Amino acid sequence: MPDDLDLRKVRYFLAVAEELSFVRAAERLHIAQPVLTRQIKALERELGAALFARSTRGTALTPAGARFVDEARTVLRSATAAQRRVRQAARGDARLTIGFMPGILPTATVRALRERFPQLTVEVVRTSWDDQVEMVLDGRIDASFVRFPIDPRGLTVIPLYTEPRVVVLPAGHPLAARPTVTLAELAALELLQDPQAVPEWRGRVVSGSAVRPGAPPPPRARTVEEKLELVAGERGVVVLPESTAHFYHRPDVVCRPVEGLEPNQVALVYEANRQTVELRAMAEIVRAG
Amino acid sequence: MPDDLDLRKVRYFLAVAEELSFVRAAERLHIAQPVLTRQIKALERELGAALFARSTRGTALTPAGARFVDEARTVLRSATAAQRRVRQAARGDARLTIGFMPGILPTATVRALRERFPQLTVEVVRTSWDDQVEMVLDGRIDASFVRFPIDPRGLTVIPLYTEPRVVVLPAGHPLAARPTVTLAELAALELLQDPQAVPEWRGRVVSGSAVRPGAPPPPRARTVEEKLELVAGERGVVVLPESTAHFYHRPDVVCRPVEGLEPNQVALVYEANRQTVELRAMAEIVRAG
DNA sequence: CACAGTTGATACCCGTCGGGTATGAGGGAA
DNA sequence: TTCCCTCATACCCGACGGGTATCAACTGTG
Repeated sequence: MPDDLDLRKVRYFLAVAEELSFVRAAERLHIAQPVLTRQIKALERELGAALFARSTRGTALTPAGARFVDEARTVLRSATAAQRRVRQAARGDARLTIGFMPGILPTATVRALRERFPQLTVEVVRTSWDDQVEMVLDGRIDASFVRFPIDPRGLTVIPLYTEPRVVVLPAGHPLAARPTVTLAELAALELLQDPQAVPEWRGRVVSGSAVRPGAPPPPRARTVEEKLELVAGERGVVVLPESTAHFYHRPDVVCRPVEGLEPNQVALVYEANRQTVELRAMAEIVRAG
Repeated sequence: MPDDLDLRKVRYFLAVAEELSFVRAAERLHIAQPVLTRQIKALERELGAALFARSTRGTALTPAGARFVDEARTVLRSATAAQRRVRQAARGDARLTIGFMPGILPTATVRALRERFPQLTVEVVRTSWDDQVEMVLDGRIDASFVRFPIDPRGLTVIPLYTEPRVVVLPAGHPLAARPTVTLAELAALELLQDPQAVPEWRGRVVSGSAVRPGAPPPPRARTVEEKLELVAGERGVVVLPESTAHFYHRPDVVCRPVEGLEPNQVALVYEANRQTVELRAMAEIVRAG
């Protein structure tokens, strides 16, 4: 049964699904638009399903196409992870790459692993909230110390500990004079990070932005350094776990505890499918320690 | 970066890895052997890794190749699951297929699902111990009521309940006269099923078969009907969960409780990645019910 | 209302590559 | 040695992914 899915076509499909335009998707893929049209038609024929509803004014996903988006992402991730891992295995060196979010210190775990497997090369990679899970899924890292909330798709999650979160304010801000602040007092301020990372904020943000309908969206910062820079520039505030906020210190911002903010959960995640001795040992070490 | 993994080559790789022979793999794939040689070489070049150690007397896996076997299986499963699901979604009918092992009655769950989603087509598929997890992984079924022990690779597992297990004996067997038996008393009998399904047996079986080194391996039965047929033919015994054993009744076999046998765990598993409303609702129903 | 500028679809050409057959090189077993 | 069995190489052909040129249809605007 030679009905293997063609990953090239799947990748093309995802580009069209994301751009909702054959023309834009084609230039993003650096191929000509007619090629893309033909490849997508072939994919639809192979799958026996219409994926896009075309019109002369643009393209939309069919229900089947919408369904295929998630599947396609999963398949491509799985494939790239397989490539990465076998390349790594081929280099012959036993290697374990561990991701960690700022403020989390995997030092003890790394040391224990190196003692137990002297020939194992242990690497550490700093992640960000956006990619802390993604990097495990596509094989760039083997395990990751993450901060909630996460989407644990297909991953094993070992909760470790929680820690309080604080708000980072510009040093000159009126609230900075207070020893502690409440969520309500922060309602009028811009949140300079993904709202999903601070679910408690969400209600505030929506009602707050309704006050100023024409206001431009607040800038988004990916790394902690960027967030602090924006805060120092008085563009708004961010919420960070205590250890993260205290790890970086600059004189023009201050941290204050916030009443009513849930503590942040730290966990170890790794792919449930994978069962190397090193990974199992690491789970053991972390669970015990 | 046009370095998409070619699933055809991956499938070829798996065939060679399983046959450990280019010639046999080629005929299993219904292609000529030189084609296979070329495709595998291409795959190795793309991955930058030698997967096989060839000799004029056969083929062996390199360490990298051995590593790639698992990855390859995962990728192919992911791909076929994606195809199956999008085809199903394209048929337009909302459909949920539920697997169940013999003796487990998903009736209540199915009824609750049908009430909550009147337009949803709920199908049920009887599984066997070999494929109860595999069928979820490759998308043939959406969720499965399984019996432990299982290998929960990447799946969400919701434990439901446990039930005692019994031994099934030929009606004429001396032990059949006893109201209950012990594991030690069964040691001399052949176990007509996968030993992994009865871990407590394992030590017994090894020492037992050491007594008769030249004996042919016992036959393996896949379905309960086959198992009972073999027991009735006095080929050996099987261990079954109580509800399974009582579901089928034939006069020439009897069930007896066994001391020292762990009860069997029943659970619901489904793919952690998938998040359709129907699947979420089902997990909800099962957890509550 | 007509014309410009989108959109995706079609037609055709070319080079790569997956399929085949024929054959070769190496090494174990009789 | 001779035979046979392994995998590798050489060559051919049709399918297919890439390209360009062009078209048909619809939007929006002067």
